[in-house]
Amino acid sequence: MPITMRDVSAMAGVSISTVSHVVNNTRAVPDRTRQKVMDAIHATGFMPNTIARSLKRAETRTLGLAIGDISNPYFTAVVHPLEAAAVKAGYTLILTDIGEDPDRETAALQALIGRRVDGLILSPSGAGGAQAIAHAKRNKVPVVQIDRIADRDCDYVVASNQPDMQRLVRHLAQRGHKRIGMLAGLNGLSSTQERIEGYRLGLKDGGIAFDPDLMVTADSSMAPAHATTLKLLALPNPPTALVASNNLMALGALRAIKERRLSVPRDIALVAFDEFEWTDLFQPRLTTIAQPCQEIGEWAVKLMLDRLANPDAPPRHIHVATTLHHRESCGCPADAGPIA
Amino acid sequence: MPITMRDVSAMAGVSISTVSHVVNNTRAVPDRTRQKVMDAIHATGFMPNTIARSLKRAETRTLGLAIGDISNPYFTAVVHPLEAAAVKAGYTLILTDIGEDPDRETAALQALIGRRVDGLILSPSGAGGAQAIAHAKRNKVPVVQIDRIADRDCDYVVASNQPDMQRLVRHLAQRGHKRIGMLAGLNGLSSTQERIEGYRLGLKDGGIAFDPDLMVTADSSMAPAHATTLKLLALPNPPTALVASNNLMALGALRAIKERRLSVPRDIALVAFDEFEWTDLFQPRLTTIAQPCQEIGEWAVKLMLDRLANPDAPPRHIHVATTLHHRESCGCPADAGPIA
DNA sequence: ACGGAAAAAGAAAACGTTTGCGGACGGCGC
DNA sequence: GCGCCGTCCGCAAACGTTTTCTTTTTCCGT
Repeated sequence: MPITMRDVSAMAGVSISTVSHVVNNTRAVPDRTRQKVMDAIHATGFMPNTIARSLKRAETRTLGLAIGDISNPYFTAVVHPLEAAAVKAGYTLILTDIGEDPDRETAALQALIGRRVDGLILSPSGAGGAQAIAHAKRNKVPVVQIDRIADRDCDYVVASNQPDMQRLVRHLAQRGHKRIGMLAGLNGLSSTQERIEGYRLGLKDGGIAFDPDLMVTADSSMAPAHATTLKLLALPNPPTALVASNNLMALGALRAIKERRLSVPRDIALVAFDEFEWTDLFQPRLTTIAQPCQEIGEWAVKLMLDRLANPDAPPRHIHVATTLHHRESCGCPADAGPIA
Repeated sequence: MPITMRDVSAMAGVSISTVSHVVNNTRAVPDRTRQKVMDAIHATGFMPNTIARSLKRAETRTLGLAIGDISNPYFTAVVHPLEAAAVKAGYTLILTDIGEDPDRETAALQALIGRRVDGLILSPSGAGGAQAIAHAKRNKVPVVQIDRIADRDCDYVVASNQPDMQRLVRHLAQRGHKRIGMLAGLNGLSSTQERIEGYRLGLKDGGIAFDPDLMVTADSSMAPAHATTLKLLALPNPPTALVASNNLMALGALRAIKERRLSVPRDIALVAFDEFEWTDLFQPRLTTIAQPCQEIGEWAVKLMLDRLANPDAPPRHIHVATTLHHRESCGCPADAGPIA
């Protein structure tokens, strides 16, 4: 039996409407009356029932956040500022982890839409992403995509994957590497595709022919990266440098390399897309491309707020710039300057 | 103008009640009628309005999750399985990050309670935790505490901090260390207190007197740990071993040690409470106490479900066992056996 | 063919707000 | 003293369900 406006109104000797108007500051109420209401509110410990309010107002001030994997530090680095921005704007987040699985993605989005979230921020899976977004659109729930794109006719904020990866690979080529391996991400993700494209362009810049044997998919995660790296290393003519298309795969690769008792960068160079906060504690320090996670999170809610304010505006596409951290795992000395 | 049961009932040529009963399987409906309703549901793309349902049923099937810091890998390791368990039980999670700040904690809990979550899973802050929990109790929202305890008359699941820390410190003592430094966590957290207690008992076991100069608080986070470690190292008679009371502080310490160009464990031993998934990639590999994060997450929702089913049962207290990972940062060889 | 039980399904009252509409009251100008 | 305007505030109808209670229909035994 929680306290309702009814109880407050009774205690204050006013009508329910007046209580509501005091609570929401939605029409002028003389100080004396307002004070009575306030007193009653404090005396009873009344808290407005957000559920009832949402029902009436047909909005929940709630955002659904569906991401690939909370235990991936990249995502948490995005979620953190994203949550802060959402709260600042008066929204709360409903979190779901779709585990990069199209079925769970569909189910999760259904649940979120059923809960009548005002908007959906989503890192769409490869397979079902477009369909899931279509579903949301059908229900008039605005969607902002992060990290990757499943529907180009929809807001998104992503990194400039292709040119950055290109730059990174070109750097390896410039250091003389001829056999550069690539651990590619989950199939079907736009980010995977773009980074592969960057890899190929980087090779081209370096005058290296693309060798399909050196590009293997490692599903964006650690264990497969570990396994495929072992395979690459066992090749008769193994790569002399390795590019991991995300953070987790870099770790898998590093683990495999250590197991083989090889040394980075002496025996093999290793660079990666995505940064770790504590990369400097790894041995060796990894040369990486860092995404501006805070910026991504903040853009995501900004796009969403704008969209909410203006549902029919044309879709907006944000490409955030990454920064290249030049460390030693590419074989350069610690104090080498920035990469061309 | 979303689709309501009204629309479905009109299309199916039945009453709203019948639609509701079909949707919820809440009374016998002959196959023919059921089919008509189902067809109408699919034709319209109807999705029940969870808000309205929640209002009527006075339950939201939603759990509030308020944790200290999403970007702390310990918390995400707990959140991940916790989310999975919640979803499996038909609940969704509302996530808030209270940033270890009592004010934000209060505000966040207010918001969650206002949203009428069915339960609250919380890692209470030191200062305001007890008060916040009292607030929730007043509103009859069940609370499960994780990681630390602010109200002992309330469910919780925590690690066996004190004996584990004691074991770890004793191990250092047994290896001959006489000056063992301690980076303590945020003031006021029960976990901080318990780990300090373990530290003192460990010293005692090793026949070492407690030296207040060697125990410094580092606020459970990286930057302060970095700073205080530098100070410890600058002592005229610096510690020969260091115990970090959580993961982030271990990283801060490691960074400081590297900056001073000291080597672990040759110049100073370093051990830590909390594990990293990729500890094996650090140099050196850290000897740590690993909390069973999955178990913690699962226990948290189990406690909550039980509590929901049985609000007046006596509070339950779960202490989960940690495992000690014996690696090289304590100065032992890689293949040393388990710690006594 | 009829009574009556069982089966099927509808009507309507909640749930706790928000909000449009309009009533009561007082003061002011004429 | 009358009409009018402004201020303050209450009434009641939504919002989309769930659920109790009731009504209608079906179907069976006799």
